[in-house]
Amino acid sequence: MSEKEKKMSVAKGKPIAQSIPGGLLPSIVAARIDGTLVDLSFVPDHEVEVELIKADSEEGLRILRHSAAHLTAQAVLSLYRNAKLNAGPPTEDGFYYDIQMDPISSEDLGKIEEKMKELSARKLKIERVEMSREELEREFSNNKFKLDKIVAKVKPGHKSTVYRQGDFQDFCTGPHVPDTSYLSAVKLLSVASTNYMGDVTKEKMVRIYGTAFPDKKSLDQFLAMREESMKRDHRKIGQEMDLFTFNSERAPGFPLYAPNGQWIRSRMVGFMKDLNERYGWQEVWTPHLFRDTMWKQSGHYAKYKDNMYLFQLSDGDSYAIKPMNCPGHITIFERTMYSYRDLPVKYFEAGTVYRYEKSGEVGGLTRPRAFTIDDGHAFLRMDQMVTEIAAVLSMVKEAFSAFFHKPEMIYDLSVIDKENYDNYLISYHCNSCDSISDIRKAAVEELKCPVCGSTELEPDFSRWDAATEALKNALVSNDIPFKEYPGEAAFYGPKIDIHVKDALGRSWQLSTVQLDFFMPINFDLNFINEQGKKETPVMVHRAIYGSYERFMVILLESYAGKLPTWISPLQCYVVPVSQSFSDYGRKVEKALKARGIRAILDDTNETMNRKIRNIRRQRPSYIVVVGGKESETNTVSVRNREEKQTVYDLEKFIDAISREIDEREIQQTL
RNA sequence: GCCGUCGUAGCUCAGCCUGGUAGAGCGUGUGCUUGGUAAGCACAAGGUCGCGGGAUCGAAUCCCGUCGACGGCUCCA
Repeated sequence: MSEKEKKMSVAKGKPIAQSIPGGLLPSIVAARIDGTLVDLSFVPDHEVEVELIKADSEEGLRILRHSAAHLTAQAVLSLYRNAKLNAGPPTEDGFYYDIQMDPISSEDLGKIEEKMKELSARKLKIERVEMSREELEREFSNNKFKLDKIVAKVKPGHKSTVYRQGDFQDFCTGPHVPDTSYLSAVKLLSVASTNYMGDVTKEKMVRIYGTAFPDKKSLDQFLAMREESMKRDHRKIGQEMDLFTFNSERAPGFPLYAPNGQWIRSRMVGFMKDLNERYGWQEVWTPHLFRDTMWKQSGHYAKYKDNMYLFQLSDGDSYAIKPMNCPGHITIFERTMYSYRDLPVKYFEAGTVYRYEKSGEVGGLTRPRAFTIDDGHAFLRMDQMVTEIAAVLSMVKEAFSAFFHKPEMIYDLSVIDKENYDNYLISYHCNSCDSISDIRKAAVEELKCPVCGSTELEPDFSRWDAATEALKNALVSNDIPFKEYPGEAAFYGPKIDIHVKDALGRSWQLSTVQLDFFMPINFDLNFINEQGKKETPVMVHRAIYGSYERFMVILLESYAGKLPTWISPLQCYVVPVSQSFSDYGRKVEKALKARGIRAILDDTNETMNRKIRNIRRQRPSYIVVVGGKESETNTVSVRNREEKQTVYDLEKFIDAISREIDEREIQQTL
C-alpha cells in the first residue's frame, strides 16, 4: 500500500471501518486522525482525512499486541478466578501482562493459549466505553492496581475509557483491533516473575510474555528466528566447539577457557595489542591484588565494596582483588614526574577484573564474575583531548571492521544535565575568597568553600564544557553521527558509548570513551606545565571490545560459531579417505602446521562420512580430504563452509589459506 | 538479593505425578570393516540420580534445607 492509499477521507456520522473497502479492511487495525490514533469504530463528527494503520506496520503491531495482551488477561481471568490484573503493554517484539496470581509454570501457558484461541475464534467485538473517573473507580473497585492507575491518570471530573470484549474489560486508552478474530496468530512464550512497579517491597506478580502477528505465517517466521537465536546461544556453541567450561561447584560464574577458546582469545588480544601499539598506547601489567587502602582512596571501596572480593591476611592487612584497572595504571603513572611535553601518556592492558555479581545476575560469558577488559588509560593536557579522542574513535572503527563486514555502529554522547548537577563533580567558584574547588554536591553534607568556608559558591562548568566540546569535535571530525543524552554522563565526566548491532539485530554496548576529572584530583596527579607550575591532567578511560568475554559472545552468536578463518580454532580438518592414506595426511598436516595454520589430522579408524558429520559441531573452516588421487598428484580436496569442493595443489592451498588468515578475510576465499 | 523453573552418563534427554536402589540416542573404547565428502556392523566401559537432612521396611521419585544453572525483576563503577 502506497503512502497515498493509506490516506482516505471519511464522512461524518459513520464509523471509519465502513469507509474502508472490504478487501482492505482485515489488514487494518486502527486509524490516525490529526496525529491521534483511534479505533476503526470511531465515528467522526465532521468529514476528516484519516490515515489507516496496517497490522504489519510498527504501530499496527503494537496495537495488535496490546490487544493480544488484553486477550491473555481475559483468558487468565476466566481460568484463574483470583487473578488481579496490573498492566499489559506491548514490547519490542511482543507483549507481556503482569498479573497478581498464584505462580504458574510455563506448562500452564498452553492451557491459557488454548483459551485465547477459543476467545479469538468467537470473534468478540472489542468495544470502547467512556467512563467518568467515579464510574471507573466503581468498575475496578476490587483491583488495587487498576485503581492506582485510575487515580494517577484520570483527573477528578475527567473521563477516560475502558475496552470491553465479552465479559472482560480493562482500563485502557486504546486503540485496539475491532474484534478478537484479529488475534488468531498469538503465542505465549514464557512466564517470569516481577514485582508491582518493579519494587521488591511491593506485591509479587506473574509476568506472562507472548507475541502476536497479523497472520500465522509471520508468527511462524518469528518463532523460527527465535529458535535460531536460541540455537546460536554462545553457551551451546561454546560447548559444541569446546571453547570454555563453567564449573558451578568450584568457581560459580567464572569461565575457564579450554584450548580452543583460549586460542580465540589470544588472537583477539594479539590483534588489540598490535592496534594499540600502532596508536601509541604502551602495554603495561598490573597485579590482580591491591591493598584495600588504594581502593578506599580511589573511591571504589565506598561505592562498590559489596561487589568486590575482599579478604584479610593473618597479619591483619586487607586486600581486594581488582574490580577495575585504572588505579593500577594511575599507580604506574605516579612513579615519576612529567613535563607537559611528556603528555599524552597512554597505557593499556588486557586486564582481568573480578566483580562479585549477585547470584541472579551471572550468566554465561555475557555476565561473568571475571572478565578481561581491553583497558586503556590516557593522561592528557586539556588541549590534547580532541586529538586523542578522535584517535580512539578511529581505533574503534578499525577494530570492528576487522571482525565484521560493515559493522553497524551507534554512538551515544552522554553529557551533564546542567539543570540538575548535584550528582556531578564540578568546579565551584567561591565568591568570597575567589578560590576554585572541585566538589560533588551529592557527596558532601553541606556545600561550602573548602578554603574559607563560605557558602557563596557558584558552579563553573568550563571544564565540563571543554570536555563535552572535545568529545563532540572528535565525533564530528570523524564524520560520525551521534545522539546526545543529557544527564547520562558519569559523575566524573562526559563519555561516548558505542553500540554495535549483531547479526540478529541485537544492539550491544561495547566501546566506551570516558573523560575523567575525578581520579586525577583524587590521586593528586600532576604534570609541570609551561609556566613551571603543577597542573592536573585529564584522564581518558577507554575500552574498545569492552570485555573479551562479551566480544566473544557477539562473535560466536553473529557467526553462529563459523568464525572468520583467522580466528577459527580449527582452520583445517584433514581426513584421509582411508587409513592407507594416513601417511599423506600426516604430510599435509605437517605442511599446514609448519605455516602456522591450525590443523588436525584425523586418522582414526572411522569412516570418512562419520568424521565429517561429527566434526561439524566444531565448525572447521576447511575440511581437507586426501586419498589416492591427492597423494599421487600432491594435491588436496578442500571443502569450504558452503559445502563447495575444490582440488588444489597442496602448496597453492597453503599459500591461499595463509593469505586469507594474514589478511583477516571475513569471508572464506577458497 | 527477589520470584519462577530446573539439576539423572562427556553431550541431549526419558524415568519422578502413581516410591521397590536407573534407561535411550550421540560421543568414547575395542574388534570387524578400509571407505571419495552429513548415520557401515558388533561388543564394551561409563551414573554416590547436585549436596545435606527428614518421614518410609524401602527414595532418582515424597517433604525440608542448601548449592548451582536458566528465565525474569533489580543492579551493572
